[in-house]
Amino acid sequence: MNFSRQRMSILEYLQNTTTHPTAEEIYQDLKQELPNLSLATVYRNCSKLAELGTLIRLDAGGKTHFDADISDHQHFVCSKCGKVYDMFFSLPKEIIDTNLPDGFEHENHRLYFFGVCKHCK
Amino acid sequence: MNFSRQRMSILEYLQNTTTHPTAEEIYQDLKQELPNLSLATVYRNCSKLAELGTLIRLDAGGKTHFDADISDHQHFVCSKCGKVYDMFFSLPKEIIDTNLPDGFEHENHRLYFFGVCKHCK
DNA sequence: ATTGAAAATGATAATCATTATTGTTTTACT
DNA sequence: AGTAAAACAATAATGATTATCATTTTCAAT
Repeated sequence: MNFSRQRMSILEYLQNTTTHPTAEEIYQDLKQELPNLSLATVYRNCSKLAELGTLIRLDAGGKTHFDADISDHQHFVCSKCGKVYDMFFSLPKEIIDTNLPDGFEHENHRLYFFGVCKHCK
Repeated sequence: MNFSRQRMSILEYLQNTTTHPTAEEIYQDLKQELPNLSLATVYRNCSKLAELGTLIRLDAGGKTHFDADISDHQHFVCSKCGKVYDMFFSLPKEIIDTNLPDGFEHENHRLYFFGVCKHCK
């Protein structure tokens, strides 16, 4: 895999934010430093980086959000403003072990909390 | 809210399955007993029933799946075949209470496990 | 530094799931 | 039976994402 300027910028952008942007948001922001960036390039790179495990893909609401923090943590999605917040804790391993059906192979998981965030109340 | 034949059929269909079908799947199956059912009707009714809390909406992969079991349970999504399985356990309340940020209001949550199911291994 | 093959890009068309529109039909009451 | 609200079918429109394709960039080997 080659590391183009665009791919680097997208990755750096995600590593320097905690807002879990969508492809469109990444595109809008990066267009300022890379004026002829294409939205398709953002989608392509985010998908590729997610495949490689460099990014996490969050399918909480309608749109896909991307997160460069690949540590085991969870998310809160505000049903008013749509913002996605980090929640830094892990699901206890025993909960997984105890409840995983026989013969099923667990790779990872996503836990989404829904509700109203502090700022929307 | 009126209870049309279509709405009843959709709800009954979901109550008699554990496969968490998508709107398209519901539509394909019900077309046999309701030959001129419209896909839009399936979407409209599933959305309405989800609003009312009669159904649960599952946004795991790309498409939305519907589940008429509204008890607190979790889901396993097979990354090979895409099937969605039930996992009947609750997230311990203390995990929520302990980790919910101050000022945030928790309404509900969804926990998705990803991996390979028994049949795809 | 130059080259050449593989990878990536920008622009845009295409796809796919979902939602909106519109004119007609059902439903639930009176 | 009559009526207004709700729901319907058919289909167009939308919005997010993916595919296509001709051109450009990257990078390792010369």
